[in-house]
Amino acid sequence: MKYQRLRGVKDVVPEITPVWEHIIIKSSGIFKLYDYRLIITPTIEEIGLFVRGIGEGSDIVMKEMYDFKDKKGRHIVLRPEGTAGVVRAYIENNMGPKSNLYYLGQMFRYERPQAGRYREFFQIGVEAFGDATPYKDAEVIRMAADIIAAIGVTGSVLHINCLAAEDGYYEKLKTFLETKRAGLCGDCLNKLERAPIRVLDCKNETCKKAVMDAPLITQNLKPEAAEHYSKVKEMLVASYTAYVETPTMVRGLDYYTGTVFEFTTDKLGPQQNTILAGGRYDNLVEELGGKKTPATGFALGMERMAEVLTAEGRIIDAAGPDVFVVADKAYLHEGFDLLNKLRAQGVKAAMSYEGNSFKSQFREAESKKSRFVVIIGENEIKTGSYALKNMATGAQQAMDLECIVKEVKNE
RNA sequence: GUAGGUGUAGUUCAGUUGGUUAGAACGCCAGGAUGUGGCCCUGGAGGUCGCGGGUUCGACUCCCGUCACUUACCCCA
Repeated sequence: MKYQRLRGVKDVVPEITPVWEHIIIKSSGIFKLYDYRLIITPTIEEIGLFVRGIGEGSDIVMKEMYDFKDKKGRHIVLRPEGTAGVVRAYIENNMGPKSNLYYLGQMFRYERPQAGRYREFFQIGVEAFGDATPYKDAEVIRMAADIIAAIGVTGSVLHINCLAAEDGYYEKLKTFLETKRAGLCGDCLNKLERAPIRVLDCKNETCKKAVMDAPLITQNLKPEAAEHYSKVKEMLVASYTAYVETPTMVRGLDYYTGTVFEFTTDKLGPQQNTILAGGRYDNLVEELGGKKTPATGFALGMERMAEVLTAEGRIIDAAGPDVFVVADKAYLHEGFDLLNKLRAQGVKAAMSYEGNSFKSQFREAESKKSRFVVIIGENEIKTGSYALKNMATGAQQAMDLECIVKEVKNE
C-alpha cells in the first residue's frame, strides 16, 4: 500500500529546508534585536477562542476551520492563525502587562488549495501587548521591514491604512455605494453589505469609475485615531520606512481596530502577493476575557516568503560536508575511525560504508558537494598518512590528521 | 462552495484516425588502461499508462464514475 500526503499539505524536503532555516534564523535575529521573546502555544485550541477572537462572520470561522471532536466530545480546531492563541496564553499565564512576543508554527485552514495557498502553512509572527502608543505601531512595522530586508527580499511594498473609522462611516459609505449600484459588478453588489470597503478595491474598470468619489476611511477616522495614525506615519518617515497609504486595504480578521499594514510583492501571483501582514487590535484581549490591553502584531507567511526568494533567484543551498572519507574496502575500519576523529574536532564529515570503488565514492563526494576528500587505501596505510584532495582545485597531498584539520578549517 | 485544465519511468514530457515487446531527455546505478569526482562515451535498472467500471476482437488512446494535482473566482499568509 502506497500512501500519499493529504490534500493541501506538503513535505518540505531538504532541497527547500535551507530556505526555511534561513528565514527562521534571520527573523529570529531581528526579534532578539528588538527584545521580543519566543512563545510556543498549542496547535489545538477550543473552537470558541477563534469564533470569539476572529469574528463569527469571517470566512475563516464560517468555512475554513479545520475542526473535529476529540474522544470526550470537545469541539477542537487546528489553529487557523496565531494571534488568538497567543492572546489566550498571554491572559492565562498572567503575562504582562507589557509583553513583546514572537511565535512560529503551523496554521491550518480548510480551503481549496491553490498557488501559494495551503491547508497547512507556516507562519512567523509577533504580538506586542500593553503599548498603545503610535511608536509601538511604528516599531512593529519597522521590525517587519527589517525582517524582510534581513531575509533578503527586495522590492516589497508596504501598504498602510487605519481601520478606526468614526461612527457612521460605514453607513455613509454604503449610502454612497447604493447610489452607484448601476455601475457595480455582481461581486461588488455582494460585498456591499458584508465588506463595503472592498468594493473600493475592485479591479473592474466600471467599478473603479463608479467609486471614484467614494468617502475614504482615512478621511473619516475618529479624531483621536486620526491623530494617532498621523503620528504613526510621522514615525515611519523618521525611521526611513517607505510606505504607501492604501485606504482600500482591509484585513480578513475582524479584530483589527487601528493601524493595519501589509507588505506585498509583485513576484507572486496577484492573489497571493501578501507576504506579511498585521495591525493593531486593542479590544481582543478584553474580548477574550483579559483586562483591556492594547496590542499590535503581524504574521509572515513562510511558504510565500520562500517562494519570493526563489522567484528572485536567491539560491540558498545547504553546505556540503567539509570532508568526505574515501576508504578502500579493506580499510573501512580505519576510515570509520578517521571519520569520528574528524567529527570530534568539529569537522563536518561524511563517508560511505559500502566499500564501493573509489570512482563510486568520489562520485558520492561530488554529489554531496564535499569540499575535500580524504583517501585511505593501500598507499596511505603503508606510509601511515592520509591523502587530502581539494575538490575545487584538484590538488592532492599526503598529510596527517592534524594537518588535515588545519587545512580544512583554514579555508 | 463555483468554473476550467491535467493525471504515461524518480522528474519533465512524447505516444500518430483504438492495433503486437509504451519511448526520449534529465536523474539514478555500473563500466570506460593507471586506486580519483565534475565533461564525454557505453551499458543497465526503473512504468499493472492515477483508480474503478463500460464500449470493443482489441483501450495509454473512446465513454462514465472516482480520487489526486493544478489554475481562476471567493477569501487569505
